[in-house]
Amino acid sequence: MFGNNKSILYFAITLVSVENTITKSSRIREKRKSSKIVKELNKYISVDCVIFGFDYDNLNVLLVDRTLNNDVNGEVLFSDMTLTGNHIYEDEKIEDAASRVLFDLTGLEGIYLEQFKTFANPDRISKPNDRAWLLNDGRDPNKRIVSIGFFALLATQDVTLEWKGRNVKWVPVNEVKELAFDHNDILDEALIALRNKLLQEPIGFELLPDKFTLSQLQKVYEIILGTELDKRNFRKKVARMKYLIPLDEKQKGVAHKPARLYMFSCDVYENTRKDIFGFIV
Amino acid sequence: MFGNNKSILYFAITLVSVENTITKSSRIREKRKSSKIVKELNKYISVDCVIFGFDYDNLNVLLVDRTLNNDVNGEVLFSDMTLTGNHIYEDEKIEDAASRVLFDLTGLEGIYLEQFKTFANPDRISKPNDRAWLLNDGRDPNKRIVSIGFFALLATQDVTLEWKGRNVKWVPVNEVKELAFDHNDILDEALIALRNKLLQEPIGFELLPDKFTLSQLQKVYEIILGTELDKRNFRKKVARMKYLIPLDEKQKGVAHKPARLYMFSCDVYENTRKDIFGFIV
DNA sequence: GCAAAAGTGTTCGGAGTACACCCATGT
DNA sequence: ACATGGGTGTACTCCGAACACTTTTGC
Repeated sequence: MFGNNKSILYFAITLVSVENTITKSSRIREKRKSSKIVKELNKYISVDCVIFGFDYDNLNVLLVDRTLNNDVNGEVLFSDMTLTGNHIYEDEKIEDAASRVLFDLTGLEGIYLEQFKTFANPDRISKPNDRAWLLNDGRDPNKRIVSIGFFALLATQDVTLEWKGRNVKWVPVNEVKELAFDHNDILDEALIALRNKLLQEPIGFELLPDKFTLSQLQKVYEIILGTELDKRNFRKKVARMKYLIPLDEKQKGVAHKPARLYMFSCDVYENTRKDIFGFIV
Repeated sequence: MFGNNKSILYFAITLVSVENTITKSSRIREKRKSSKIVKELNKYISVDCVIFGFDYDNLNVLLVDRTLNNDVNGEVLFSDMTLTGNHIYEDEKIEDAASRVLFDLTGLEGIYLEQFKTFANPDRISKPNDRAWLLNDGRDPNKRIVSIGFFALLATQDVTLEWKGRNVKWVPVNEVKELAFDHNDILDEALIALRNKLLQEPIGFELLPDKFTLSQLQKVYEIILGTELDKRNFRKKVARMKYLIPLDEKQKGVAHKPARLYMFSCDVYENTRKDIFGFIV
């Protein structure tokens, strides 16, 4: 852009031997209950996590059933869905709170997580269902609740869900109906942030298993950006990204020519990224 | 990027006649005190505004003197600086609170303002000076304070400062010393957000008067991105941006060939931008 | 053998980059 | 007259865009 010397948007590449690279931090797959000591919860600050999961066909978001029953006769007053979120402990960092929500749901740590926007307008809890829900939960629906929005990226298949007995499920983002509170707004903003981030940094692989094929990666870009990409051009571009490392390993059990697997090298990426930043600043 | 059809990062241009364009909303220069009715302030939610001002030589940030005196003998306990910020009224939207801070300081409305990150970790008010300051102000330094960070862009020359008798001043961003609370972190993050935004959307002109020269605009990019740009290449690029409209007007009173003035057409920009978004989504 | 996705090369246009001189004004 | 910043064109390279056929596997 605008350039003298090297373009700022382009990535200078230095070669790093493949043996010295490290993939993204391996995830803890074993599940255990959150071992947090019970401390005071702040009822008016919450983190909301927009958890995106990709299943090779759709971009999904993780939603939680919210059903309010009549105390007396158990009649269902309403039933809808919310994003995943929770309140924070008084001495907890907000990033830790977001990681905790994610861990409680999925048993995974080291997931890509990014703060994208905060929602704190007074009218975000004005709908009758939301007010009833808060009252039932012992909260004051007239008090402002600050929600700090994070989005997380993971491969749907890496996860089996559980969350405190509540029903959670994956919903394709374009099939999401009306959600609780202002969660539709939060989801929309998360999608915008995700798109912008995807155009700026290579985070697409975060939605895939550690080893993935180029077609899978291409599909990530196509679905999030809502466009179709040319296979040959895409692969030429990937060839320039030295941090996407081809493995001597192929897909198995597919009814067609098996594709080569690739992995992302965080190490190579960080090294090459430093060069640009040193140049800009 | 990755392309089939048209590149997503490039701006499709449609021609719009200059007569139909509107510049950015004209700013109210007349000063008046904020006419807000006094309502309850929420002492634990604040907006912090990183107000950037450009003066053709430096990118500056607006800082406020913070001096704590001993109640008894008036001795100065410490003196440092903070970003501009304030608490929010219970029924106020956060964007409105940020606009209000900006208006109280500068008397300007319609300024470019963007939420960029929220700071809410419990250790952000751990420094002794900060704790003393909060105590003196009747607040509990052990309670978490959520600060929603905004940054604002304006031309230093468009503003004469006043803020409730407190001393405010412009400081070049690379001469900022240690600030109160975690305001150095907030400033750093604001700079990163500003850089990213500048690479993504044409907001450079927000740091300039309504009518500006191309050299001034170039300097905005050079200083914020920390790089040098070639004059001819920059001008070729600008020629492609149809929303930067050359005027039949020149600089006056300069001791060299007077430069042509340009303005930004928000109208043209929005129209051309729709084309791309319609294409992506 | 057939269905299904993997994999591969070339041409064209446009943008990024590097580079040097004359012009209009105020003092 | 001179100092100061304004304003302009060309050549090269690289990337983005468009486009079609062969290969390998499972069934």
